[in-house]
Amino acid sequence: MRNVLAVAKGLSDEGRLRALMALHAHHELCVCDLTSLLGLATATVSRHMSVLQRAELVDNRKEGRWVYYRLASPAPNTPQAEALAWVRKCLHDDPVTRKDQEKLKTLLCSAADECCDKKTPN
Amino acid sequence: MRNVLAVAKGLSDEGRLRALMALHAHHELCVCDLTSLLGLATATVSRHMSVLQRAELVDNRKEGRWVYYRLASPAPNTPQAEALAWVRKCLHDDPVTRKDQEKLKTLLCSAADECCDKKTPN
DNA sequence: TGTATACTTAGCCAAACGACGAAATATGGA
DNA sequence: TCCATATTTCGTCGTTTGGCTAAGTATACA
Repeated sequence: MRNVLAVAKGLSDEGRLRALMALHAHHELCVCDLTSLLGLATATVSRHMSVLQRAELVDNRKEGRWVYYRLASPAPNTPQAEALAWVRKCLHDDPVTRKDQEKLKTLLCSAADECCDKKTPN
Repeated sequence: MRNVLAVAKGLSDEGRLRALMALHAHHELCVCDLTSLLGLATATVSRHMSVLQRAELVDNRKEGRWVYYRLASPAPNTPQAEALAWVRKCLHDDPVTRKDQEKLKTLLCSAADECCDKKTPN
């Protein structure tokens, strides 16, 4: 119950839903990518991601100065696995998701990145 | 997005999750049944149920003085349908759910009902 | 018509939440 | 070593949420 509740609470914020959908599309994103995407302060995004992590909906990996978040890979039939599938299915075609993916594309491809400067144009 | 968010928020309270599981087992329950089950004030339960109703996770039906709540019957592949399935699957075997169902059984069968007096012993 | 019962709405309070800026931590590079 | 950058943690503030009691609404029945 506690587990399920943590997952549900993890999903009950628009910013966090958008972050999950962004991670669904891009596999790995650092905090500053998500910050640019969501238009929130870095600290705010960091805390959102820690909520998702405590709910075991995302994992992270540290590389140099950056922390890359990705969707968790929960075992099948866990609340987490089903919840991520639910989010993906429900929001796959959402206008907000589409718009975010447009934005992310230009964001990640821009050589003069307004975020962190580690990306190369591709 | 707004829709999905409302559903997620609807699921992010323990009392509401327990109410949904109770409705899963008993099809229809009136507010005073849920009040006895959850141990909350009537007004509190009423508000919880209105949250679930706005999220389209439950429906209600008025009969005499009583308002019977039941799980909604959302169209397949809607956020609501998938969410209800998620809750059921995740909490079907939960200790809290088991305990609630025990409690509900004695509650609904007791002739000297501490709640409303409409039930007959069965 | 009046009273009792079931429920909802309104008003209040405390706790939780989401936002921010500032300070702390960690890493990479001059 | 010192500085710049990425992230997290901390402290604060305003809003939302969840709880209650009390008041309002609706229905059944004497």
